[in-house]
Amino acid sequence: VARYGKKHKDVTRQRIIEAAGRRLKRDGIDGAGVATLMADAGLTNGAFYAHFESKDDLVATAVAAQLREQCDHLRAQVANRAGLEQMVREYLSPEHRDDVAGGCTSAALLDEIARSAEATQRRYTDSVLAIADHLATLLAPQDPDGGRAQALALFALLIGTLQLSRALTDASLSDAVLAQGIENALALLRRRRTARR
Amino acid sequence: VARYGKKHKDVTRQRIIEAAGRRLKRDGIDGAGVATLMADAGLTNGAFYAHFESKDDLVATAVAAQLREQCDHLRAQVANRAGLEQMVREYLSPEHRDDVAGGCTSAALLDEIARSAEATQRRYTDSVLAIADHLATLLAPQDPDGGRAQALALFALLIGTLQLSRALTDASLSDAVLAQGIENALALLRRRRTARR
DNA sequence: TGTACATCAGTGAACGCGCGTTCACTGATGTAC
DNA sequence: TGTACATCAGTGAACGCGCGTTCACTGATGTAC
Repeated sequence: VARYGKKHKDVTRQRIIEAAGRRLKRDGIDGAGVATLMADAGLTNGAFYAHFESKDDLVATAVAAQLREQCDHLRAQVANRAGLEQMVREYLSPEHRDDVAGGCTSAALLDEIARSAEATQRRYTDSVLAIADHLATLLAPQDPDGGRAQALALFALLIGTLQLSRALTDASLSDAVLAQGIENALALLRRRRTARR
Repeated sequence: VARYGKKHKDVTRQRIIEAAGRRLKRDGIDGAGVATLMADAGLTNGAFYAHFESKDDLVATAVAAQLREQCDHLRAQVANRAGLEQMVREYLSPEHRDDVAGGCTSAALLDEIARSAEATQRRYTDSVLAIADHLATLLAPQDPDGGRAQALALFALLIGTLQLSRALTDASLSDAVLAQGIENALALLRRRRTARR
């Protein structure tokens, strides 16, 4: 004698998580309230605790979901060196800079994640490692640990550059930082390749 | 018929700004309340508005003060290439990673600054440019604009790497990211030097 | 030199507000008959 | 096939709390006499 289709609640939960991904990136973790997060999903605040244990729980879940999506996107785009260079150019594009809500979660929230509950940090670490390990096979096929560190360091460059470009109020300066970031990222990738041969 | 020494209030104001620098970096901008900020300076919340127009005003002032201090420190340390390399190694050290309150303001707050009031962002931009311009003369003496972008892109790498190392829960992985970040930063500096000659 | 006083940096209670969280209730829906 | 019902996803008001901000007041201090 069950009620509502079995998947109904799961669908709603996914809708909340998806909307929260955008809202958290836009307003920050502290800046996004539970009532707003639920309104974004077309619900009221009261239903929240039927889906999540706490706001921290949703934050950790939403961050992990965002990174999983980013990982899938990366797997599809980056199959070789050309794809990797393409990714760097898109990541450090003015379009990505101007689309905080739809963009990279790390760039929008990394320093807030570093201040978050340890459970959130652990899920973030796991998720970011999944991304790094995919790139590691491209960067250093014979050295998984080294490739992992190289991939993470490349991410760090991309994240820091995008964040800085977003904080600068001078538009042409912001553009110049993005351009220099692309040049630096590609230089590091080339260096890697040369060193291997 | 004035009262209290002329400098008394200025001294107190500087004490609030100094303490706020540490507290904001530790707890985040949204995470640090006015009452806490004042308690850190040995005062109560009521006195706050005799010193600042608003919390935003203090935040913008404290961020600018922190960066001015960082700029002074940089001017003293980085007079040549050796000083620059030394700075990179110290910036990406485990000690800096573990000292958020005493460390780099950009690494602690950059994505929150990017979401802050425009006045805060403008003061941040001005302050960070003062730092970049000092490095620019070292990186590319004959090309101020290019040197500025290079300096900012180097900062971005340092900031992103420190932030990522702080968010990862795996200690040895965090260390590896710092080490790889140093290697990448130094490689870019060497490349720069070689290209010029 | 000693005292009365004007100044104003700082106090601490109070303001309205939005936060995260709880809970008694509603009402649309799939099932049983 | 049509109706009565049990289920439970979702509602919306309320909870205590801490936020940023305001304000009437206090009391230590430099000055005037």
